[in-house]
Amino acid sequence: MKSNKRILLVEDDPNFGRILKDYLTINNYEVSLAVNGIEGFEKFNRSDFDLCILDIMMPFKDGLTLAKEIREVNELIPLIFLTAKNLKDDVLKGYKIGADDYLTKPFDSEILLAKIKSILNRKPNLSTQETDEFEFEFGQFDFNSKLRILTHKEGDSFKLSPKENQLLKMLVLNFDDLLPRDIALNKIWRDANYFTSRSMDVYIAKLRKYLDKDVSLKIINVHGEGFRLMKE
Amino acid sequence: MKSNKRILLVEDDPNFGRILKDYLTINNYEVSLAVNGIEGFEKFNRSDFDLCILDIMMPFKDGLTLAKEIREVNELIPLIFLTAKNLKDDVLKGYKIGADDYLTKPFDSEILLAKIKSILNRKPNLSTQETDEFEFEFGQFDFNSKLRILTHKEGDSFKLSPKENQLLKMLVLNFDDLLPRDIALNKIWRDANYFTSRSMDVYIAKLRKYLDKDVSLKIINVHGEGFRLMKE
DNA sequence: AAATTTCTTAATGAAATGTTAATATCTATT
DNA sequence: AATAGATATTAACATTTCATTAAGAAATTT
Repeated sequence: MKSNKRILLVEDDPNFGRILKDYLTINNYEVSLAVNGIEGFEKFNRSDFDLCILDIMMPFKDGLTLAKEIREVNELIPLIFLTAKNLKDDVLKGYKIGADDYLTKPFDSEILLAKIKSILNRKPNLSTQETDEFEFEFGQFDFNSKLRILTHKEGDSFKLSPKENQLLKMLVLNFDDLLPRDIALNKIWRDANYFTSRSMDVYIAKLRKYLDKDVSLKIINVHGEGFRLMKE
Repeated sequence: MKSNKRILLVEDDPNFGRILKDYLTINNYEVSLAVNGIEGFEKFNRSDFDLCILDIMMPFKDGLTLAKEIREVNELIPLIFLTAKNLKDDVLKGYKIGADDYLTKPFDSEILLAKIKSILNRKPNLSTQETDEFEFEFGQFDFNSKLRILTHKEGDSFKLSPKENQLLKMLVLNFDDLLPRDIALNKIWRDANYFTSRSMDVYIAKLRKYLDKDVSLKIINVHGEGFRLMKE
């Protein structure tokens, strides 16, 4: 199963945080752990999460304050609060900010998991690729990056593998311009080293084979820099 | 100001039910009270509600069974369960059916109110899957998803099982477009894991067998992404 | 010419999917 | 509660897709 959901967990108790993170990781979530509200907000801004789990009682910046800041930036992301005691006031404040749920510590981990699933299942991916462009036209080709199909106007059409697809999309988005090698590597392969670089070369070769159908299109190499998809 | 939300409350304890109904009424909800699962289901079918609150422990027909029946008719309406004891198993079953939340009796009425607000205020889903339509035409088929009948225009017709029916409906609603695996799994199977995924593959095979009657229709796989129902 | 980078094909193993059959679960009726 | 029939899940095995790595040739830079 791919497309793991990403969870931001903000919890000041390092032991508990660690255990919870591991538990969620085992259950196929990608978890980022922050140990206080300040770090939590920084992490939140640095990448895309699908859900936040916030401890309320924390030093420096408590969970409610953090939640308010997060809501200012993103009004849709689901929030789950953890409260040490069953502090009714905190719970009510949480809901006012727009919490989706809260749990009183100690809580049952299976139930947390059920809640997470329930919440994530009812939120369709608004933020993901749905909104992104996925239909392109270049040379004699139509390219649908959602269906991963590259169609030559004379009739031939190719099914692209995920990596072929991503790479072609980046090339097309930078049409006639340089696509730096390390940019593509970090985005598609999540790492830039000798091996991923070799792998990328293999994929460039594959794409070239497809593009042969239109002799005016070329992927040229800029030695030591990257590649450039161009016409003529 | 007549946009009051309508709540179906199913609770067998008449005293408690009465009190809760009054409390919600005071807070501007229009509440319909049923004293058991059977009456609850009748009331549900007779009018449109925005939310259901179901007691789990009830004579004749318990809350979980009722929830299942409601879900068959309406897959979107939010469900909140009330459990007398904190029966973990019941809670987990509830989430599996598609509960939005649960509360353990005795609970704080203000918190219930906050939960209700939180659930009802949730941004409405704008997914393509939401529709009341139940009659479709595609290829050489007529498909009635309410009666679960797929009819080939030459005469053959198939009775579909609930899961076959749901899956075909989602494919048809996304005709010629990708139906992402995760979306279908979370909607139909309420969970996305290895086993539900295999189960879905089995159902795709079944549907393909039906669709064989029209050779121009195909369900093709987009490796790692999902399926696409298309013509030609 | 030596070193580095790129090009291309092919081999490998892992993961996802296709399909049928065997169990398990559910539901309605006796 | 017992049974049959429908439905759903799991198992098993086949097939396909895919990413990576290796390996040698070619191109580019120094």
